[in-house]
Amino acid sequence: MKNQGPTRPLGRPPTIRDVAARAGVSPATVSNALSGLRGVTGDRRRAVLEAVEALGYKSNHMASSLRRGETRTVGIVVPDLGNEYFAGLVRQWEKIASTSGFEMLVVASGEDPATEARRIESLIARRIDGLLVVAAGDDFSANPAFPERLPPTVLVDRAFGHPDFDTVASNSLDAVYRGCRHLIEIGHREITLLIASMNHIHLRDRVEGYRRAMMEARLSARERIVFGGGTMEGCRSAIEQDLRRSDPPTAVFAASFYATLGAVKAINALELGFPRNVSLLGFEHSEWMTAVRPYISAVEQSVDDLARRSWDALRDRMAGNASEPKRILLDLQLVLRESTRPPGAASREAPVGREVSRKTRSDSGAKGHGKGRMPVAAR
Amino acid sequence: MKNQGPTRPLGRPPTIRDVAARAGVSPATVSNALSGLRGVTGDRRRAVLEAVEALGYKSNHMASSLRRGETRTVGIVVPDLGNEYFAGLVRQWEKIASTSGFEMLVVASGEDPATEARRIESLIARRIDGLLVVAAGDDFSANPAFPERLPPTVLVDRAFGHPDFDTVASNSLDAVYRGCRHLIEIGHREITLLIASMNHIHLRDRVEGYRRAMMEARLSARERIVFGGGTMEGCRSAIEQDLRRSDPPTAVFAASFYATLGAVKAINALELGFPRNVSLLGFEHSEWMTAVRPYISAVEQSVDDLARRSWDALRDRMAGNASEPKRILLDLQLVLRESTRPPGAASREAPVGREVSRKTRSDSGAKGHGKGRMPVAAR
DNA sequence: GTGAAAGCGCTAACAA
DNA sequence: TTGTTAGCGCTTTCAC
Repeated sequence: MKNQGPTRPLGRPPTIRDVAARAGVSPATVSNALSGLRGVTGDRRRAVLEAVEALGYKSNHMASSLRRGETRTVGIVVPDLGNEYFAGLVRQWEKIASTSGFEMLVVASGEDPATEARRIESLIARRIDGLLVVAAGDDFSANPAFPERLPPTVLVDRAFGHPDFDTVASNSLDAVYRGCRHLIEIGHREITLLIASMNHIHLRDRVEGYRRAMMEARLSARERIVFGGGTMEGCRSAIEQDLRRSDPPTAVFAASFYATLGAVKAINALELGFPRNVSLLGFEHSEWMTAVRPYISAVEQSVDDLARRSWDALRDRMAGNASEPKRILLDLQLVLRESTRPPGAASREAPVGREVSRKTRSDSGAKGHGKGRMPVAAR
Repeated sequence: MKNQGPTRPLGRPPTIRDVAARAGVSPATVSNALSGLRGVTGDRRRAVLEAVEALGYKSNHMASSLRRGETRTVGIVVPDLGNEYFAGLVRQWEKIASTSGFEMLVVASGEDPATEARRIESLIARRIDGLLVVAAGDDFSANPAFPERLPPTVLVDRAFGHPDFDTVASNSLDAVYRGCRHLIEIGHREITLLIASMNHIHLRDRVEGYRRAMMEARLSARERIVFGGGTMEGCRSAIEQDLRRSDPPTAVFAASFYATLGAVKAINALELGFPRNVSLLGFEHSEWMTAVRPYISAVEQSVDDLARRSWDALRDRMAGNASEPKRILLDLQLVLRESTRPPGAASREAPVGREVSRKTRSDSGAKGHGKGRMPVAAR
């Protein structure tokens, strides 16, 4: 069907040719006038703008992308979009994207590497310019079904130190080390670490942080590590068992968000005087932690920083920077609230409503895991 | 630059022409073989598949979209991606999309209609096939800067009953009515409704549900409505004031998620015996509500249903269904846990750990707001 | 059943 | 500065 007339049947959006026809110029001139890449002089320019306005012309981004070979779209891959932490990341990325003229195609992997590979394949078919991913596993890209060619990609929060990609994560080894040390300093000796598993670098690092602190305090013999899996319920039942032992811990360090929630649930269900009989140090921030009593002390990650730094790294890659994979490790904060107290019934009351925040720093606690070393990481 | 050779410089992804050349057929045949729309016979078919495999050919979805005039992409617009409730919706939508061969372009409006309009404009430029939006205001599309032509669009959770679009939402008028009636039935007379504002239909409906229940119990004179705005902090301080009055309420009905969180925070901060001195009925579900004591009674929306029904409505529209705008109103559940008790110190203990769930139904309580009537709605 | 050719809407070369 | 032309990679007539 030919469609060259100056007027266009209603219902079909106007194209650049329609604008050109109405303004009495060539399509190229319209393109140039609108993009501003090449100057178009006064009168013509005005004519173009007028035609655009009159016709309600909107450039077809897809056609433009096809021609230019770039989409100004980034792919976002996270394990679970409902998870508060990942949702926070996505929120921040969206803010940055929207102010940078990018859109985001977002998908979830469900923590499954095969699904992850399939979803990424689908994003690649759409010719995204870049990829931001919270990987389902440390061996991201090792999957046999994995796409052979990826666009510029940054791995966030997980799989820190992957040899093929820029990775940005939080220094949770150090954070756990410092959190644990704090518990020891206020007098705890029986400290249980509650963690999902040892299946990821970032989890192993947390365990390592705990071990280091215990070892330095000559408490290695009293290490108690409880694995609860990736769900809140798993963590709850696992820690409940530990709390029911004849020699229960005086403090629980919950080393993930779900571990924190599970521990709170277990402690409440057992109606343990909390924090009187058991202290709790949690992980990550959520609004309920400062709404219910006792307010939860926790190690907090800065989602904003993570989002910002990973975006910047991706922008550099998309701009063609071809340097070695970078590793960006971010500091965490240890925020002391009400759920951590010295052990024993005679607890001196701590001030309520005042938060004590300690910045954990890579160089001030556990030694030897600055930027250049591996593996050290993340959530 | 000509590029007709049978081998292709590494680094540039193979095109359909490369596959055609290698298989000794035409591009059209490759297209047909892969899409399966038109039959391609045995040998050729095998040759094509072999070439695809050998070259690692992946169809360029963008080029295909441009040609076919459809993108198999839907736009998702929510006020805030970090909000648990919206994040849950997005999560569900992503699951459905991924199993339906769609991808999602997701953006946030920040509750601002102008931003919303701009972001939608940008999605339209990318030629999305459909739009799922949790609108920033009831007058969605009334904004002067609003795109004149939208793809098939479904309004979710907000702006129920909009005349121009399919809308799907939860029947929160009825839910609040029933929740309030429950509080009255167990003996409360001083019931404060804590709500963001009256600026949206769904909020006004909640107020209406409350008023109806109070009126039917001849308690209209005791109506207490506290506005806390859209933030947790606003709700906290607003309800704190109310709780500090010389005649504090015996029950608080928090009619949104942030109101619930704010109320919990206020009650805890004031160290009111809770639920002994004041009952709390909340809104929406979040995991902490069943982790901390007392477990929070709440009106819960089924995010899954909302996602599923809205997706189905959109699918119908995208398929070309041109019927009148539909209105889909979903039932909510009233889940009774520990935070709601009869007033007065002599509280009989309710069973712990057992949830009593009541399905609220449009026809079993407040009258006259079934599907056909307006305005009745939503979150 | 298969191929040649046109064209989706845009922009980059090249010419004028 | 501006217009003409040639595609980006794909699918779809339309002949054969």
